[in-house]
Amino acid sequence: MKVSTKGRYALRIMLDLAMHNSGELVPLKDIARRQGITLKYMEQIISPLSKAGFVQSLRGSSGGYRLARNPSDYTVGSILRVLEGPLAPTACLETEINECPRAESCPTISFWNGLNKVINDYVDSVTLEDLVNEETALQSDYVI
Amino acid sequence: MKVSTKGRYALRIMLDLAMHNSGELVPLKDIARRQGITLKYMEQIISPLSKAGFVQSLRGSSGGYRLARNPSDYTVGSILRVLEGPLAPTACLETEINECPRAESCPTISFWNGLNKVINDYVDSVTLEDLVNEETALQSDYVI
DNA sequence: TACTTTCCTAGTGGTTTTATATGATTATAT
DNA sequence: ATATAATCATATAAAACCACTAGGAAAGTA
Repeated sequence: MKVSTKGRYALRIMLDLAMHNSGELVPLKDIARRQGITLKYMEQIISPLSKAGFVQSLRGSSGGYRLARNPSDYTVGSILRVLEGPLAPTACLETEINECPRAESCPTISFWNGLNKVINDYVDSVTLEDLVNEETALQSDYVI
Repeated sequence: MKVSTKGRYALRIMLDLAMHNSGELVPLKDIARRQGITLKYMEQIISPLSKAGFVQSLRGSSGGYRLARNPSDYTVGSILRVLEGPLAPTACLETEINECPRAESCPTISFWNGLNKVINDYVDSVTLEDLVNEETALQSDYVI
């Protein structure tokens, strides 16, 4: 029942971009330095986010990444799903293909359905903007 | 973010015992047959449940297992945790040893804490008795 | 004793995770 | 044009984890 590092790092990358959301492009090298993750590993993580249209990119000198939308338009769940796939606690809930042949008579499936719902409802109730506000508060606490 | 087969099978074993909760000992062989899981694999799953005091056992002919308490006294969460360990979505929430050095300044930890809470609150809100009632209802539906 | 059932330990093939490394491609600045 | 700086694509690999399989010891019953 663990979220993988890819999912966690994706969230940190997106939050880093949200904290530097001036419209300027942010080179991945800078994010890597701030977050303490190697550039090469980050490339693997941001690539699916780029393909999913979550970030805009520009190559070349003074290139980099920036958010494609407002921080409030990203739920944490939507970010995690790009890297993790469905956040379902069992495979039988993921797709119809994976559906268990005994689903109709399964006495535990409604339990798993309920768990699936509370997980997804929660991760979709928090946006990147919420995390930005939290980080801003943390930083001002630090100054005090 | 998946619950392993051990956790899912543990739940099915406990539910099977709850459905046959007459006080009689139930041989694992019978559960294995009903659930379509090999005996040898089930032994590995019920062993931690036995050591945790969740089931009582007796060896030898006409031996077997039975629940140690009433079905209403087991939350699904308590059963899953025996096989899965803590149901925390990140390692840093599991133990103080795993705590991240940057926990104090981490802008995502409160998000993960919230996810941890909704997961554990939910799994502890459902008991084995609830699943027994569900299965009984399913079976009577089937008869109709 | 013969049989049944739990209990204990070890091994194994496969997949996933978590990276690291190398290099190619593309775009910008000068 | 050239150098620079970034994205993009693959390949590799150690380590951990998963999902079993297997053999036999111990303990209880008939």
